[in-house]
Amino acid sequence: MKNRQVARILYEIAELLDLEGVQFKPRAYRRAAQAVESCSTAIEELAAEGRLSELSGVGQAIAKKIEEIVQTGKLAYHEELKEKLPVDLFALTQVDGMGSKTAKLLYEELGVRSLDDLEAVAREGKIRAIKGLGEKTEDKILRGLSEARGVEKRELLGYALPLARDLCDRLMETGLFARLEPAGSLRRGRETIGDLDVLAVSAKPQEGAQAFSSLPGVEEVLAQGPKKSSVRLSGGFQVDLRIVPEESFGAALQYFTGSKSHNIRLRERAVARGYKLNEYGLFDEKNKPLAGESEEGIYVALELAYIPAELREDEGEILAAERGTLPDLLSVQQIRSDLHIHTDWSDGKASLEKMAQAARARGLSAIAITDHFRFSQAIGGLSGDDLRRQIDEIARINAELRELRLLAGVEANIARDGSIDVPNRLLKLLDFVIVAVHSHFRLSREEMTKRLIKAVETEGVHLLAHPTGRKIGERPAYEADWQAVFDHAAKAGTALEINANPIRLDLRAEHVRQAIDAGAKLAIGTDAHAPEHFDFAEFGLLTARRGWAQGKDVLNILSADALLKRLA
DNA sequence: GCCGTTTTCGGCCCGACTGTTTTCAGTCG
Repeated sequence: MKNRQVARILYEIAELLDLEGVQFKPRAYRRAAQAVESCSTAIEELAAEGRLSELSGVGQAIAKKIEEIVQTGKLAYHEELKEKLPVDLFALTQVDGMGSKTAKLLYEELGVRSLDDLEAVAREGKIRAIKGLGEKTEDKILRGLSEARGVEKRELLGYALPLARDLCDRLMETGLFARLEPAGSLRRGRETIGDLDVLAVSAKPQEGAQAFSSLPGVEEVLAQGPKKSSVRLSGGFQVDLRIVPEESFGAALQYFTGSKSHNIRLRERAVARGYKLNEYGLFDEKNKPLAGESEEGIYVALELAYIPAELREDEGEILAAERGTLPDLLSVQQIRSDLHIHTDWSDGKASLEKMAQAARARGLSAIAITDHFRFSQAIGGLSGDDLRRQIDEIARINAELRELRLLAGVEANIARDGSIDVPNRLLKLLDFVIVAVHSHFRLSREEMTKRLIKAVETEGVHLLAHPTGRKIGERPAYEADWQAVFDHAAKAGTALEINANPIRLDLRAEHVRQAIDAGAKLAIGTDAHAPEHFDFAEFGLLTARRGWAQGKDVLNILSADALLKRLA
């Protein structure tokens, strides 16, 4: 039973209760569903350990229901509710424009129970005949069907961020906008983005909206108004443009950056003070504006320290802001090194010199050259002799360079038993030793935990790269007791990587926070295989920040000299 | 049904756009 399946049942209960006109419970079930869905631990594990109510939004009653789902695969309460409306409500409400009310109406009038039923009645033109619905609704449903059938529609941060910047550049060139800023989950640095929210100030909102709808790549205009427009790009990615008054920009940026649960907390806080908070500002009882031009002003007026966007997930940041205990997050200016680089000595695309040039152009003061060792001979892993020659070559280049220092390193393979494939006498010659898992991904939890602990405790090892092995949308993290791995890494002084490749982002934010709490150090590495991959560093930084990382937690803030001293 | 340095009881976020209507319900974020 996967987290998403459990969440699905909880979401459906929320919809069913909504239909019955039940107050407040739907919100409780939705919150619980979100918590289950976004929890990085397997729900069965939490259930087995009796830790379900640790999830915010899950109390006694829902915890019990989740246990029932995990144990029996279903939930009596859910089945009971469904008797009155025996339809696949979750799937039906995935169709754009279809909510639970429409689903109920279509079931009662036409007996629609599934997406297939829905498609059939829409094609036969039966929907437009129902009172309250019409031709446009029918068309919209037909268009929304294929999208709803598609699985996850989220895009990688590494795709969405450049796209957002390009889009804003194009809009700026029209001269119709005074300000443009991406908000939403993109601004919070989430690893995947559902849709893109762009915030704008424009003296000519109508024309601005028109320009937005006419951007190249726009396939369908979903809505177009002076305040809100919505388009779908070819490829299915949805972009929303919100045009707001200048004096409300801060409030709007706050509002549309989210997250939803962070905003709900904030608005509750406003209400508790007799205020009202919306995307136009913070207002008192008499509707007098208290803040709105800047985000900072809103937080200050609510007696909170400013909360950086990456922390706005309702994971304790509001309490920390109230107490003045927010972390001093790692900043881009603090990053001085990239600690995971490949060259054409193994499977990289560029030479040592090319990679060094690219690093220098980005202002880095140190990079670790970490080509694969011989385990990966299929992809050009180095032999012992290769590695010795590369060490000499690096020394030669270092002698010529001034601003940049190359660390001689390697990416060793962790065998099934936790041993590594680089002999000890070679390790001693190196500045920086990375170890990583490249095979045998599916060991038992116990075996994998033992394997990783043995690797991080190996003498001469500095970093465990892409520790959990997950690839977004491709494969989940290995089964392992991460707390134990992080604890042992901390004790052994072996750092844990935040691999910045957008498909990895491994450690992920939740694990970053857990690793820091365990006392482990972190290192951001782009795993660059070509010069342009140095740009991935931004995604690693965002992930570190989402994991509440401060400068002191990461090796990358050290100068080359300080880093070498520390590693030795 | 959840939650708490206002509360273990009594609260629980807010506005824009669309479509089908003649003033608003449904949906979305």
